[in-house]
Amino acid sequence: MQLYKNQTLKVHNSLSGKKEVFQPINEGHIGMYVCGPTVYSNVHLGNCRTFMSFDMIFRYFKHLGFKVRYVRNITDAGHLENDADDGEDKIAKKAKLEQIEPMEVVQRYTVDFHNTLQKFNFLPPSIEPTATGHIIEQIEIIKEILEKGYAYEANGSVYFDVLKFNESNEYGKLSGRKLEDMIANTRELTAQDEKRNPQDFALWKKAEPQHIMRWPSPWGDGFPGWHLECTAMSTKYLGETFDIHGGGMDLKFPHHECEIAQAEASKGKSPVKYWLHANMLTLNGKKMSKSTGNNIYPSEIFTGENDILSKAYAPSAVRFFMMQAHYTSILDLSDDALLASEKGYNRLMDGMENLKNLSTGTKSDFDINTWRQKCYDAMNDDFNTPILIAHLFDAVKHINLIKEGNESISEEDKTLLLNTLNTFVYDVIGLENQSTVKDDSNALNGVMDLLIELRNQARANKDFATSDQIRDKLTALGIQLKDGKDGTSFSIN
RNA sequence: GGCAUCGUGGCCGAGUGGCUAGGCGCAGCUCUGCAAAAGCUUGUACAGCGGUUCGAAUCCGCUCGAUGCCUCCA
Repeated sequence: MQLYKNQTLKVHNSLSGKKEVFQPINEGHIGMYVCGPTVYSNVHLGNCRTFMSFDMIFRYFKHLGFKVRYVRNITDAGHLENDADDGEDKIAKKAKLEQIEPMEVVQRYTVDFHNTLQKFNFLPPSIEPTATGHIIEQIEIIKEILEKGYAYEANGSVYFDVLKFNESNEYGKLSGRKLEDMIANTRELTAQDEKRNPQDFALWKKAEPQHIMRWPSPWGDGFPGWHLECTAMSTKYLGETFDIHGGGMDLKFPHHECEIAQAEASKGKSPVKYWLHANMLTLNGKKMSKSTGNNIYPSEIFTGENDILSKAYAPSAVRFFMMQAHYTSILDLSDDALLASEKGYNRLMDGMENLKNLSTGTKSDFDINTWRQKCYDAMNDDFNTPILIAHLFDAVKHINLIKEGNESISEEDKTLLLNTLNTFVYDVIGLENQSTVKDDSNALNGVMDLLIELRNQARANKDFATSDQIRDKLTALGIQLKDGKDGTSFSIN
């Protein structure tokens, strides 16, 4: 189903700073590249938010019927601690610290990354390439840039010549910076610095003898610069110009700026049609960060073992929390906000359950087709999931009204409503129904049925002392009884 | 200091020239033996000061405040 033919999608392009009508380079096909994690530590929730935003975007594209090639890399080499000459590779540093092989570090945290994303119900990308798997491609690009005269070699390292590049191109166009301003605001080079200018960045770094991660190159043993891997891998799998490049807002400068420079210098054309940037998740009003320790790990949220939150939250509740904010807005994590989202999430899930059991009538008081298009309109407007969710709640409200007998719905509309909700809630937003704790233990269910039966017998006999005793003791155990019209059910907290 | 983004009702969070976003909480009601749960109903807020306009939270200017980037981070 090529739904995209009937929908006009707009995306916020960071390059122009405007919302633009999205038109893929090749009709019906989308190439999307997203900067993945540097696997030198566990992913924290802030990292997850960015990837989740693009997971949602990937999901929506697929739903619209586009053939999407989604490339998300793993940075397993080349990401330096800082830009100084003594800058150390993050992976290598961690390996030294833990006294293990660099590739053990990479393996450990790649596995953690995948496990975490799986809990959040991510779809796997089409290709997940690694930097170390593309050293040859990176070297080839360096050669091209050298040939074009936009880079220079110094003592076994190769640097990108930003000043030279800026003579014919515009360095800083993505982040809204002017090279002159940057020059005026940067520190002076030290005498031993190999770079010609402070703005220059490394394409290839010479490996000192003690350096473990090293590859041979025309300039001697060394390792690639961080910005280069994304250029190499995106070009290889998506071509010299592709549709969408995504990543966290914090990568806009210098990382993405450098990617543009590398691609323009080597291929002579701008690599990306639409730049999409996901905004930061903050904690206590500050950006989550690995280096400052202001962060929380997903596992700490799922187990409740942390100092910030009052309870544990299910992955889907957290996902719902994030989807209630627009991906380009800063979102602050707090217990109050998460608590509110969890309740909203449960309300949505209950609505979905109620819909299944709804009895149908001859007419509908709820215009499903109009409502359905509103859902698409929300997503078509730069993936506005908060608006979409508002519409989903509108549907829940009608479902409840129908359930209470105050409105009716036709069989045909019920099916359409169910399909649409399933599409947006499960396929696009990527939620899972985790609100009802499905305990497979038949023994527990049997015991609970027995207790509920005994309590209801006591209630029928007006023996409220006994019935309340059962209820209160179960509450103390964290089991809540819910008396409804159709009998009593229970949930475990 | 430079560049950028943003300041919305008790909280979270959309919107962006005139029309109730939504969720949570609070309150009222329904249901209930009572409660919980569930459902329904209810909120005219947009940092401050000026300006443009018939009309601005939405555009412009200034002030104040917050955050991000400028050295690693999604």
